[in-house]
Amino acid sequence: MKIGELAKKLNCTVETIRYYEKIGLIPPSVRDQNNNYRHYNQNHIERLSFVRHCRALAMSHEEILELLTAREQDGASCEKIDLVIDNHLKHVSDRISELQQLEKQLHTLRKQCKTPGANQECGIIQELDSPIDSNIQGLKNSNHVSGSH
Amino acid sequence: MKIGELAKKLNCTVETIRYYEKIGLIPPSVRDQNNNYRHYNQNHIERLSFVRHCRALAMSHEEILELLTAREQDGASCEKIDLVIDNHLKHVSDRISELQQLEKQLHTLRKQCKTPGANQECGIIQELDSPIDSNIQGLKNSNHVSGSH
DNA sequence: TAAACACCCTGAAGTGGCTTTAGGGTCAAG
DNA sequence: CTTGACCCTAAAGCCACTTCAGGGTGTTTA
Ligand SMILES: [Zn+2]
Ligand SMILES: [Zn+2]
Ligand SMILES: [Zn+2]
Ligand SMILES: [Zn+2]
Repeated sequence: MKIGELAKKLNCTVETIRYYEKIGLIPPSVRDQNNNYRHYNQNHIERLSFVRHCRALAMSHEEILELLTAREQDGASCEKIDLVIDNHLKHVSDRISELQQLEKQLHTLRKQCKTPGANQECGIIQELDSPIDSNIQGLKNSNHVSGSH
Repeated sequence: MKIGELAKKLNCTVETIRYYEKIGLIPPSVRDQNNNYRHYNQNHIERLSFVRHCRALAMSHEEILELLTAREQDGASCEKIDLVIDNHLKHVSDRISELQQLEKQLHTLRKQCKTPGANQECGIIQELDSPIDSNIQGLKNSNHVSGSH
């Protein structure tokens, strides 16, 4: 299978696949000796599918590598696998909590504009001009699940 | 006021302040002629405070610039300001919805591991090995509010 | 047979919002 | 007169890609 076909099958771009190969998230593809085109066998397809499945669940590359490593430990129990998922689930729910806090604060801010009028009197601007309320903490960027943009 | 003092006051790093100056999010600081140290007056402090306030609410630099521009349009009404907040509020609530979807899917996935045992039989791995369920869409990276990590 | 068009390749740079690193200069206290 | 806290710059690194520039290949159709 050529790269374009694989990309369609897995609903990603060819650039993404080449990028994964470059950083070693998937093994190197086999090249056509005539034209240097990449070719993929069932093994490649399954591995990439696994990776895309994990990415669709917003796991980081690091987490994915942990899963792939743990999976290949023959005979070991699946504790590590379960732990990766548990931790990642916490990443997601932590971020949800943060964003919900943010949502509240933005609602409050929005209500400061009682009746739209001149810029300078807008309650939103007045609020933003004032020092930051200690309730607002912003997003922690230690969490790999990203914010809202 | 020197940069370190300002950073403490606004609860950010000196590097962040220098970075904002570099990209033009805040105007250039005044320099001490002897040692080239940055110095800040009340104007600078207010502007940076406004920016940090917006960042704590997870607004993008672009959104902040829109607010700053709209604020300086003397006599204009505050419609633009309100719109920026409304749009950003939607960014945040859209991301919350996405992450809640994700959270559900991760819960479902986690339950696939009924009783921890050998890797290969772990329901989590089996699920991740199978094709992506069409219910899973992953995060849209068109939204500037980031994910969970 | 030649032009058009879809596909493939590479390497480098750009995205956002910073943080980190490397390599220095300045200043007050002990 | 040295220690340590502070300041400076330019460049690279972070993540997970995307975009760009420049070119090769392969099939179809006029
Ligand atoms: Zn995670
Ligand atoms: Zn208003
Ligand atoms: Zn926004
Ligand atoms: Zn398990």
